[in-house]
Amino acid sequence: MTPEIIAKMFPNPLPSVAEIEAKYPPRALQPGQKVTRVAPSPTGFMHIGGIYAALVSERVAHQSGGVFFLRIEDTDQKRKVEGATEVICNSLARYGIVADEGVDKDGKNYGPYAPYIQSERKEIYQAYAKKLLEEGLAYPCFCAAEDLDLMRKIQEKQGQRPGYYGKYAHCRNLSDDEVLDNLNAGKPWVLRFKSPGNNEKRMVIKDLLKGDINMPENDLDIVILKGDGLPTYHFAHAVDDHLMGTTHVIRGDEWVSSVPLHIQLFVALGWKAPKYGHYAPLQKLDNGNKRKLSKRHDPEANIMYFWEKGYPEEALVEYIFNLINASFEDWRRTNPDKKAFDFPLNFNKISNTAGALFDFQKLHSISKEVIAKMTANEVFEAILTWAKTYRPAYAEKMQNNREYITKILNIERNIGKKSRKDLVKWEDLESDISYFFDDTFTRDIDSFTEELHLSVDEMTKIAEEFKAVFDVNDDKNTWFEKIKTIAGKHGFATEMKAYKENPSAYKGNVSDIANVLRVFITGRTQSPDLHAIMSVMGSERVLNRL
RNA sequence: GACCCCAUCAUCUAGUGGUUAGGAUACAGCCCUCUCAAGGCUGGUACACGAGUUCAAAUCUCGUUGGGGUCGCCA
Repeated sequence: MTPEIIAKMFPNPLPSVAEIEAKYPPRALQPGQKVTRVAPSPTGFMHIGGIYAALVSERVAHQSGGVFFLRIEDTDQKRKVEGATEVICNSLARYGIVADEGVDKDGKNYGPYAPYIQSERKEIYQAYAKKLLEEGLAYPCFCAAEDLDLMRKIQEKQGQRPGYYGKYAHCRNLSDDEVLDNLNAGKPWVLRFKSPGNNEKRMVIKDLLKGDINMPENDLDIVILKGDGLPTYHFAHAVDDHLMGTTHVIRGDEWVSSVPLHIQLFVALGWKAPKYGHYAPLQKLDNGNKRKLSKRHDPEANIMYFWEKGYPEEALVEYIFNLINASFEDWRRTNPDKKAFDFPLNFNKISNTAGALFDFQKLHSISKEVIAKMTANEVFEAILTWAKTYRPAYAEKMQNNREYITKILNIERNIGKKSRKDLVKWEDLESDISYFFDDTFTRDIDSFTEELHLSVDEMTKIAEEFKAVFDVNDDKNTWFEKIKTIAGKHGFATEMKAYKENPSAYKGNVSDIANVLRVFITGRTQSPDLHAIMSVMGSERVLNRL
């Protein structure tokens, strides 16, 4: 390209490559220290895979004493959404992922390699694009989108590999005069990379997670600068990860096929490529087939789903660690009191299968364990924080009944390994404990006659008898003796053993009597420890219900 | 269609030439028990298929089948 053409393409002054390199010198790293990043697009949507990637990258960097940073990849202006950076920052913060450098939720850059927002780095990309152009490693392309569509259709029809390469790379062979004419005519252009690759030749790429992969070289002249002057992902990746000193790029599987291109780009720019590790995306079972968790079809692909439902952050982190390294479970068992982030994540042991199915049952199991380990106060605070955002009315109710709800949460809690584990996520609490409140307590004694094999009259009688002897201060034994007495009086076995030995001798057993009381008190046949419930409810409420 | 990746219980997986193929979740049964949870114990036709290499294959090779991913001025 002649200087005239280059000046026409880049009329505005740009920093020189030397200036840029001086401004962003290589990092001073100790041997073994790794630099990683998480680089989401601000689409307003945080994919759970993004959290997965961030967690792996963060651990890899920080466990090595290195640097982990956040970069906002907003080169697609069409997809950009207002407030999306805040969503990203909040998501990371929520799961305890701390970026040493990057962008805060107000969009402010921090760190020596700023800016970390790609749209603010336009001049940097252009400077390097211009350099490639000068060196004959890139060229302007004037093909319209329709031309490209048509070309792809023809290629497909002829059974050719689709893409802009070889004889299909029309603008690669434009003469300087033709380029100048197009430019003078005001034709829009993009900048394409002049690929030195040969599709017939093969190369081996070393993937940290997948091992050696044998692939054909890239021969596609991909776009590096779009019509709006912003770079494509590929070009921005090379420029940014070079300048920002990234040593390890950990990203989703979908990028594997681009690695030959990315390496070409690094070579063309005279840089050393980072090490790559590609992990398989989270899958979902759909009609018997696995498929990638999809933003469009699967609400749980959005990390916000887990906030709305009120999954403890710790639970999700532990679940993801468990997916990254199955040995997490063993580690957790031997280190029950450590923080999940203390887990020595083994980068080399990330399973390299086709992608794990997201398993809610497993998440739930982990979540129960996490919640069971918390104190009633901690649970209360966590749910209150959640409710303030997602159930404001309930948050108010919680605040008005702080002591009462804390007592409820304490039922069968903190008895070591046998702690009650039925709360899975914050949203479950409201319905779980609704019967503790008179305004949400519902009961239909009639509906239990069949299940309990007793008439309403009989049940009422039992309730009244218990009411007559109930004392909220009774300890558990005294309390239960009273129930046994009533059981005996009505021809029910007072001891389970006796009943089991000769069931036909009794109308039922003491558990039936307890169940009658349970129904009167809670409106349900299933509940936590009845004695504890009565103690927490208090004398007045219990007597009322009886 | 081309290219790449993957293949162990229902699910996540351990396993790198010799294991009664291990763990977790889920499921089922028993125990405990005032119900439910929790806890304890027990259980189940898991190495996709077919060849080959080897004294020996889940493990190595080839093929088949199945699944996933990529082929954009999206990332």
